[in-house]
Amino acid sequence: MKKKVSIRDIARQLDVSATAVSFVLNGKAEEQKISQKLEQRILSHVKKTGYRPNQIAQSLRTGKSMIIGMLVEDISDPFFSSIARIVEDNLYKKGYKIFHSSTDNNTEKAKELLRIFHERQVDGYIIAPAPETETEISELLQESKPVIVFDRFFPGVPTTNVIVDNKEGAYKATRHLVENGFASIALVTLNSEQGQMKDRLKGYNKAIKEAGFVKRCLKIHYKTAPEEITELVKKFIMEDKTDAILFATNYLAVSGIKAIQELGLHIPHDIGVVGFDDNTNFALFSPSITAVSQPVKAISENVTTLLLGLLSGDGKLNKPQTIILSTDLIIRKSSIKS
Amino acid sequence: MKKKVSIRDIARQLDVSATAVSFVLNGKAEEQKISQKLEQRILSHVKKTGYRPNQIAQSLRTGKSMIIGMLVEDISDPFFSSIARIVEDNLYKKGYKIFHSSTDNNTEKAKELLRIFHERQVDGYIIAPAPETETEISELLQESKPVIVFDRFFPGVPTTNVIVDNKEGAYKATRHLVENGFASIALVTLNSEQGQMKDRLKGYNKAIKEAGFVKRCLKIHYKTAPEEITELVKKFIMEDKTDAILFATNYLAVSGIKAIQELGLHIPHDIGVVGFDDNTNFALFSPSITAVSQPVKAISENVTTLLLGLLSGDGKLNKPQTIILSTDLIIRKSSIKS
DNA sequence: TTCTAAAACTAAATCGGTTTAGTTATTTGT
DNA sequence: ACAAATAACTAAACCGATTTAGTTTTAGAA
Repeated sequence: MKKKVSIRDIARQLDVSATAVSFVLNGKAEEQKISQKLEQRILSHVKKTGYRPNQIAQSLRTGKSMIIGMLVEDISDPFFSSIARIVEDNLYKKGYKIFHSSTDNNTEKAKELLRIFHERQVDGYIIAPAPETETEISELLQESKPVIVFDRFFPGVPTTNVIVDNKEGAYKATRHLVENGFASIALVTLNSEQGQMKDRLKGYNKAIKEAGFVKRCLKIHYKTAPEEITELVKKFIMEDKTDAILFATNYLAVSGIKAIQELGLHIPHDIGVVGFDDNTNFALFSPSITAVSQPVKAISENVTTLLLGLLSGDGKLNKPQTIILSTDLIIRKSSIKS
Repeated sequence: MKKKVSIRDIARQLDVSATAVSFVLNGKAEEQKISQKLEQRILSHVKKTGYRPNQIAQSLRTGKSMIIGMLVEDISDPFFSSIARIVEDNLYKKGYKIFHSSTDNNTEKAKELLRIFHERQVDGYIIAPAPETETEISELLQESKPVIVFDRFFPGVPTTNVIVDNKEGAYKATRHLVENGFASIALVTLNSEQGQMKDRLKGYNKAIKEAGFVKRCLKIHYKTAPEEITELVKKFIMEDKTDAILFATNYLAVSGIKAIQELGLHIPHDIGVVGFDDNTNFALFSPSITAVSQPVKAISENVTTLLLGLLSGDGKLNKPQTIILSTDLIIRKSSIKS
């Protein structure tokens, strides 16, 4: 069992007040007229003993926790985990720690997690919001908590947002399929009211309309299991003629490609494929998969910078803004008819 | 700006003591002889106002934080993120929250993170240890903190461990290649002293020796960037004849397969491939990739159960143990000469 | 020499809970 | 009827920091 040493223990050992120790450790020695002699004495003793203040007590007193709460849909999704990773590294350098949790896009779970974050007194929030959590997010704003929303956002809520141009991304992808000679181009997406999904649908619709083709969509419920998605896509492909598919998310693409393979169809000869949101492994697929790549790095950098801004500023000056980043269409073999 | 209500505010509103409110909220009403009448009065008022105790204050007083610190190598690696995900969900049900961070297998970073966890007074630890962190982990044990170590462990440190049978996994994989007619079978691994890597090497060596073949290893430094890994593997393949490769980790396999593709070699005709640690996408690669699959679910369940045991027990009764789970060889096309 | 201002340091309040050690009112036992 | 036991409740200490409001010492000015 180890004895925990408190600031008072340190003070006692040096025969000074805890106040002096606190001032010195918080860099307020000069400001508080602590003599250099004493400052050095305290500093060297603290270094020697390896004393570190109890952060819980610190948080209680100051109201700051130096913890940022991050809420994503699923931390095991590569898109979210890589953003989480970069943001974590960046904020870590500034002394912040990240607390992240997955919502599964479940409204109730998301609300619960936001409450927990609140109770833990996190200093700021990074949120990829679950559906119908406008109220909770608005409340955070009213308490003037630093909040950054990313990947998707609620147009009615004046948050600072970082998103990609989903409409343009889907448009570019669909146009690319059109230009490569595909004619019955379908979209496989989620039946979701979330902004990013609606925009991807819009981009697809726009390109299809311009080409004079017919829209064809499969909307899948977001709770559907991977194997079931594969079955649904199989059925969808066989139902009507389809010579190309744009998948609106990473995991839809993975399950969908499995469906295509199981049907014995050949990509891109029988059916062209483009995924939204690139996957490290798409380059290694059979054949390699064309994808709309989201600028993960840029998203992360923006999220970090904006959050740090809100954390340092007095919170009132920063007016809400929406950063829209462009996507890159990474053309690989799956969308090029040989 | 929102007023934060404290337990004393609640007490005042009801004209009772904070003590009574605290007892009731902590389910100690009966034990502390609080009348049912008062208990109900407090309960209903708390429900009405939505009061929730400040967890920071709670932690300070009780020394418990209800937070578990989880240290993995890289949260964006699918193996770790899926374990993190399952463990998170399980512990969440018991009221615990997980705090996870990536060490990058960097000794210094890992030490620093352990210190931060300590300062934050986490109640327990789940660790995939970085090299040379024995001392720090031993210290946790001395303070009788609940610690579960997984994926790899230090034989000299009496922790509770959950690992897979790496030697057997690598052995099975190598034998499988032998049985399928490959003769110059190489291992691409990390030049790491970590147990799990040494065991994979042992399993490979055993199978090669039994077959009477010659060992051939490429050991890559763990900090090497993906593109560089690809280059190293290319060079390695061209250097000497190689008709099959066992990759010792997921990401080595991904970079290595890219190398094979860039050399224009055909899997499995020119070169057979097996990966250690399956990847959701291996089934979709060109061709599908045979892999040693780690029982992610079982690992997670064991980690959770053991940790909860340590957390509830008095900590002294639970003697250290090592759970060894078997791997599954998932045979796909990359290792079968047509 | 005496008074004032600045320098150097500290006691005590505070954050918001939990817990110990009581206090007061009501029963119970004899 | 009176002491002892129990029920019902609470004041105050405590966790470990920060910060406010002082206090004491020293230096400089008049």
